[in-house]
Amino acid sequence: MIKMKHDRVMHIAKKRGFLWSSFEIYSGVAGFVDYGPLGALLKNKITEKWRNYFIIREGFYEIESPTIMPEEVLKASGHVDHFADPMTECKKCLEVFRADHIITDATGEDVEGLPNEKLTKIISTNKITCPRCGGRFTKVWSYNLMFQTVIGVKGKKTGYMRPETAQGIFIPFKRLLRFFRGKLPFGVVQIGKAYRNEISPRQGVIRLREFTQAEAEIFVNPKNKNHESFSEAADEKLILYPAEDQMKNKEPINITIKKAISGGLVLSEMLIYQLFIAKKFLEDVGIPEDVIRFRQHLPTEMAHYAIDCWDVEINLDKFGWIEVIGIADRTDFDLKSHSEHSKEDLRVFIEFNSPKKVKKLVIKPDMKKFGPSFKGESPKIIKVLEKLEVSELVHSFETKKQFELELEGKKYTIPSDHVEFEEIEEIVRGEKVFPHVIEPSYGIDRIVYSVLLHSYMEDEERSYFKLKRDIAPVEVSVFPLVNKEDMVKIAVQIRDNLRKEGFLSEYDSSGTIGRRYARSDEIGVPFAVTVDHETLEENTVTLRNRDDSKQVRVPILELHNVLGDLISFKIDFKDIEN
RNA sequence: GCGGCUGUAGUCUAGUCUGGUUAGGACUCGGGCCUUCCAAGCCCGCGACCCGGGUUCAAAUCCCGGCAGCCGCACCA
Repeated sequence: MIKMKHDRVMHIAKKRGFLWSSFEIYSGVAGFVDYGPLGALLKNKITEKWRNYFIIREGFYEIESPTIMPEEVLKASGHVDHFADPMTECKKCLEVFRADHIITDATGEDVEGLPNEKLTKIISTNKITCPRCGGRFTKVWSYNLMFQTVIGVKGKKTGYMRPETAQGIFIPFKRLLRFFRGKLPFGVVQIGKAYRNEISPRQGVIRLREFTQAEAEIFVNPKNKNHESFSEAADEKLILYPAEDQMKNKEPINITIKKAISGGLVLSEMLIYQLFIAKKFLEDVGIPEDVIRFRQHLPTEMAHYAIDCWDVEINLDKFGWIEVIGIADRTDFDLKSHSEHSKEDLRVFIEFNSPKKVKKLVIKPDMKKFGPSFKGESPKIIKVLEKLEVSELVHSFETKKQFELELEGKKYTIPSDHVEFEEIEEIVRGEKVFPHVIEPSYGIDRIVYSVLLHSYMEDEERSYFKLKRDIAPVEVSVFPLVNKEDMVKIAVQIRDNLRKEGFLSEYDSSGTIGRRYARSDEIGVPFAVTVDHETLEENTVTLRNRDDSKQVRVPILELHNVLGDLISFKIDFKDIEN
């Protein structure tokens, strides 16, 4: 029965142009979908709303970066080495297994992260055989989930289709930091395609090989993860499912954000604020509150870069609780790694609230002795000495009475009487640190599917998508009650006028009026205008509300104002019922 | 990636076992008639054997391979 809903929704989605499987005439390829005309409209309206949340309301800025990335980027991010699974195949029954799982199952040892050669060796020395048929295993190979390509005519440079949009934000970090004038926190978003060559994607739009992500990377001070608008979120209730409770097989808990933070369930205000935004957003696109929950990653499933991670899950009856948004504290993993690989300083200078006075030992060269001893090379040597660790110098001068220095291939020996040490007081105004990154990552395709599934309504008489009226693809249908020339003429004219006023409006005269309402409902058009006999007399039309089939009369001249107020939620339909 | 089952108009399906005229029906869709508000009725029309190879005088039908879907296993940083 539950499965029926999915099937009915997908049936209509296919029939009416929301979702199609791609490359159909060539029998299709698993893991790819086309958004049909209505699907594309719906998806755009949902991403537009997302932009409204993150760009307008949160004050983040959007960027757009390439979907193809050079190998270096993904080497630094860890994807080349870690976005892969070690696989092995049974030579006898040809079954394919995760090599590390096979070993863990057989020996109880945790071998995650070991190189393939090691794994191969462990399998052979432990004489591990296929748990299914007892056959022997092939050597271990990596299956990397990234699509590989080559860049340039000669194909010398390896490239990959990006597995997440996030990296495109980390790379220009220095430019972004300058754009935001050097101050934390700030947020940058990107909406775009990401690619993962899944082994066998089978759950339709739930697991795609090419999918749309909307991600925000919020760069925060690692020492201050409080959120300035926390009080706005504090009293909202969330259904949380902490890792500990999952392991103890307990039920999720319904708890206020304030209590979740004070109880230490969620790592920081910055992080939980994103859970709050996620909930608001999902409700705003029409997902009911009771099918949204927040599940913390178990320590074993947490990605290598994260210290706390929560999946926002929606109950999609056929598939169960499915992650549609992942919200992680990625710490400084990415920036640090890109900093090391690129040799660029990706740290931020954070000023202390008040300057600190720091007592510090410094080296004071005695120029009267340096000059005669080292002549013109003195400044160079002193510069190097000043950069070295003071304690190291002190140690050397105290024990050996001298310090040996190699500089540009030459050796210098500095006697201890050439230097003195002095304790000075220095004023330090701040420090350079790698920001931490709070990352909400939205799977737009899964959200579009969730919206369709959870807005689908069915009774004996009709089926319709109860889409929120500001995300419905078609906003208003216009019909003549019957196909009489005068009514048809007025109806077409009303449709055209509504289009000029900016409404996505469709005209339909085929079949009976009932059939046309049904067609319009089926794709979730929130309002229908009907030109009838009274229209000819008094220039009014009926305006029909999709959700309850109720109708009111509206003067043609006021139609666009009324529709505008309805669609922007300034008024509700019941406000204009008599 | 492995195994089982399956693949006929937009959708559901008959025909496949037992090869043989123009692949039949229903719904949908388009055009028309009718119609004073919720998938009515009547007429007309569009529209299909997943792809490739083989067997055969002849293949939707039998055989092989591929692709896709469903289920199970595996996988899902």
